Amino acid sequence: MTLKEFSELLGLSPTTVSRALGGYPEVREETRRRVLEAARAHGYRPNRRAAALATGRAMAIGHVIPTALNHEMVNPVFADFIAGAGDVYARAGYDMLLSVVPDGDELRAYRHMANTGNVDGLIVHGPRADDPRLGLLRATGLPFVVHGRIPGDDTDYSFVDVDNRRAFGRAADLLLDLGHRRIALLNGIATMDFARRRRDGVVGALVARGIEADPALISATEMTEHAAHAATRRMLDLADPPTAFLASSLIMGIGVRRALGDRGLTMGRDVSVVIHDDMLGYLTNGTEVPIFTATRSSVRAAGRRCAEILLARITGDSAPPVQEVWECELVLGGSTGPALTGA
Amino acid sequence: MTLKEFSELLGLSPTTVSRALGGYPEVREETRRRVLEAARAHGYRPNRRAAALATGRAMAIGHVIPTALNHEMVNPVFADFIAGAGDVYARAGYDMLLSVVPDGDELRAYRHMANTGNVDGLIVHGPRADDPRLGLLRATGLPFVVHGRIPGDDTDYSFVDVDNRRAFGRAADLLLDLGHRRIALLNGIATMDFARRRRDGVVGALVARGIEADPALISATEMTEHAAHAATRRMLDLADPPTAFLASSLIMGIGVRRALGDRGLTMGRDVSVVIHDDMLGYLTNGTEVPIFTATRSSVRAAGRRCAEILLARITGDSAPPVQEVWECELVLGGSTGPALTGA
DNA sequence: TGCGTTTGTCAAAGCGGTTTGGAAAGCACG
DNA sequence: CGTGCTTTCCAAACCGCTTTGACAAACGCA
Repeated sequence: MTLKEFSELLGLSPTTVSRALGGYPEVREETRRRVLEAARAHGYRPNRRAAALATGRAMAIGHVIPTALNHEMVNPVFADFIAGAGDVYARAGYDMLLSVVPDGDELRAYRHMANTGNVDGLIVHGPRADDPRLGLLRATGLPFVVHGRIPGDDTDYSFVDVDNRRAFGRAADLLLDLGHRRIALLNGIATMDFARRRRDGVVGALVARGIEADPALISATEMTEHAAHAATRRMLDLADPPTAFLASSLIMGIGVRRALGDRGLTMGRDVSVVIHDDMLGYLTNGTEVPIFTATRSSVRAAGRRCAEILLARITGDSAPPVQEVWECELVLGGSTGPALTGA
Repeated sequence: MTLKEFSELLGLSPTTVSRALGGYPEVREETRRRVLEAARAHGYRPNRRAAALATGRAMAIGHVIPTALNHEMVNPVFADFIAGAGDVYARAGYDMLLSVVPDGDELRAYRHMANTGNVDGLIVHGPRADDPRLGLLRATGLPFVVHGRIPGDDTDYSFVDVDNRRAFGRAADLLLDLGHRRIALLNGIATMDFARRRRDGVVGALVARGIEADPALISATEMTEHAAHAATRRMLDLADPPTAFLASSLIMGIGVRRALGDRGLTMGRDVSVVIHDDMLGYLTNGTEVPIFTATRSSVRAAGRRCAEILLARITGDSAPPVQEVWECELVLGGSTGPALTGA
């Protein structure tokens, strides 16, 4: 059913019908009611593509989500982030365009979205050191919001990030207060901005107490259960093994727990573990009592907020960029305890 | 840069340029080369919206992913499924349109996609008993492929499913062969088609050996770590607790393992556990030796296959529906062992 | 050389909406 | 009754591309 057909059906011109549906003031209230009713009755909905072409607005937001080149891994937090953002889009009548591409093709995907004009804005995921995407997007003029931050460039773009440095600094402080001195960090891949900040936070906390960070106790891997398990085993085999672990995600924490179990060690008694909890819907860190002591911040909420900011930038007039750094909560669970002095 | 501008730049008509780019045979080879080169040099890309409007093809596939009404949960397997499908789309030049909606608004989302014509086809996720979506989609005439099956209706639509019934039947058989008689099933929500089939598989295997399925040993919940943990604890508290658990996902298996740990029980020795492994990228079930004994089938591969079938149906002429039921692998890991007769 | 066929290119008509610039109708006023 | 304002609606242009039908140029053949 096209607008033309539909308007003929009503005995009105396409113009009037379009205006009635669009909420413009130039139509009589009664006419509008009649049109709206008929639209509902006949199931008429304007064709998005045509409307997009005519208005220049695509009514869609693009997300480019990279899959690691080798193991085809999709970061599990994307699912929750996207759920949050998608909810906001849906309410505002926007669609979400997803592009899943291998790491190397990312730029091409962004360029594609920018050129073909089927999105009004973009969310940038997983910023890295020397991220080339920012320059590209600035050049296109397309509005965008970054989830995270570009290292060394906090100037003129919008972002939502958690205070990773502070969160991991606090987590390390907690472990230090409990008497731990050999503290391991199971981090994400080193080039990722959040991983760098987390590392800085931990190293900073250690240094503040006059403890030198031991490179052997810092691993930077994919954030999988398996990688965490392997790293934990390796570190436990050291001559002077760590008494505490900081894991960059709940999934990594599970890997740590499994490795401890392999060795007959009990988490929270023999070895302490602190994780960062993204509050994923399907992997909650306990209900009343947290399983893991954790720094936490909802990635779904971040998705929602990024979407809001982006939509505001698209529709609103050129406001200054919005930059939010969220503080993490620090929750105490059963996975931490005082360092065993005898060990 | 529009086609008109671009063609003026070249001193050709829009028609010729369009044809040169589109690969039509009516242009001289030399002209085509010149056009392609200029397009690359000036970064010209046809506007998708306009092309879509003109051709009637949207060059996009829609996915509606529901979030549970209460706890806002996004099924983690979506991420991997979408990664697989997205890869196929990208290669074929299709975009992926995602709609994240609350369970109740699902139908509206499908109708929306069908009416506004910004997708050429749809993937249906998580079919349930009496699923109303099938009827709706049939009515719209939009091509679609179901991931899973609609209960009691295997007639005229395309789907890709794993043989859930057989997989869980085999898993139960394995446990029975090991001497287990009290076998628990931690299943997904009862209305989901896959959950029903899995249940049937387990119950069937038990009945075949003259064992009555104990309703107390079957739980049907969200497939979260937490739900599995809670259900396991509850069952372990029974007067006659299970000696083996069948869990519907790796994440649930982790919940079982944690509950066993709480009780000081060792998985594979005191209690056996078999899971279904979707082979998610970030949650591998061990590397060489599987952690859990598992039935397994890659959900990413399923995503890929669904996408292929859908694209074939969209572009190709009306072929008969493609219906694939995949056999699961059964891999033996460290989580299963003979039933302790003394217990 | 003349005529029918390709071959390469183009003008113009859509695709299904939105939006601009009027026009007709209705009303008040002198 | 003519004039000036609103209000309500409409015709037509436009968004950027694809595609049909036509046309000039080049070609083959008698």
